[in-house]
Amino acid sequence: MAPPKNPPARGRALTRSFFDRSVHTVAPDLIGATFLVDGVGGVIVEVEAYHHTEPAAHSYGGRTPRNAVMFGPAGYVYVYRSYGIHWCVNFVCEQAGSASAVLIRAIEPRYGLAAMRRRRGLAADVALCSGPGKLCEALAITDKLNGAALDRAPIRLLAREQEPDIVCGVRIGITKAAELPWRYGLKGSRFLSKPFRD
DNA sequence: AGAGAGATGATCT
DNA sequence: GATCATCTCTCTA
Repeated sequence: MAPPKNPPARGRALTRSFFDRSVHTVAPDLIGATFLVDGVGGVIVEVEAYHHTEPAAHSYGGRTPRNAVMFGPAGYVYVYRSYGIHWCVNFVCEQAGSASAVLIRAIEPRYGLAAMRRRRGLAADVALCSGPGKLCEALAITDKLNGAALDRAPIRLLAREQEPDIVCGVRIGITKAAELPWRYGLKGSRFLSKPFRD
């Protein structure tokens, strides 16, 4: 028997103007949105905000070849290599030059589950996209996607259709400015990279 | 459940 | 030469 087909992703596509706002507004607004690359992906359940005025941001020290996309206009993807092994994906926010971005940290897998399981070498759906490096592997995101527009193929980004319950906490996995409460998550989600502490 | 270590490479000092 | 917005494995409990 054939595996069940995924239902089509629904929702209004987010335009670039969605991202042309404060990173602290965009970050929580992304919780519940659907993020797909070549039709594979799911619902964003965890993000973190980064801004160049704060030392954990890659843009903190000014523009370099690596972070150049962060200094461009909002609505584009910034991809970087993490620990020499993983890729991590960000959405650039605010006006060009503000060098702020939202790190996508976890997704609830919904579309293209077979592809994600194959790429991750895993059967447990709960661990497919529960971390920034994991979700890039599951969605096949590499530096080839660096600078890609969020409103064009192969990316699809669909607005949430219901207002989610959002939790907030300190950012994790960083050593600088680790006390800033700029991590946002979908309350009660099983697909987070780590639970939120209250 | 939590701690520790190794993998692995671009970027920065 | 050290750092790093990570992941997976192994060890101890």
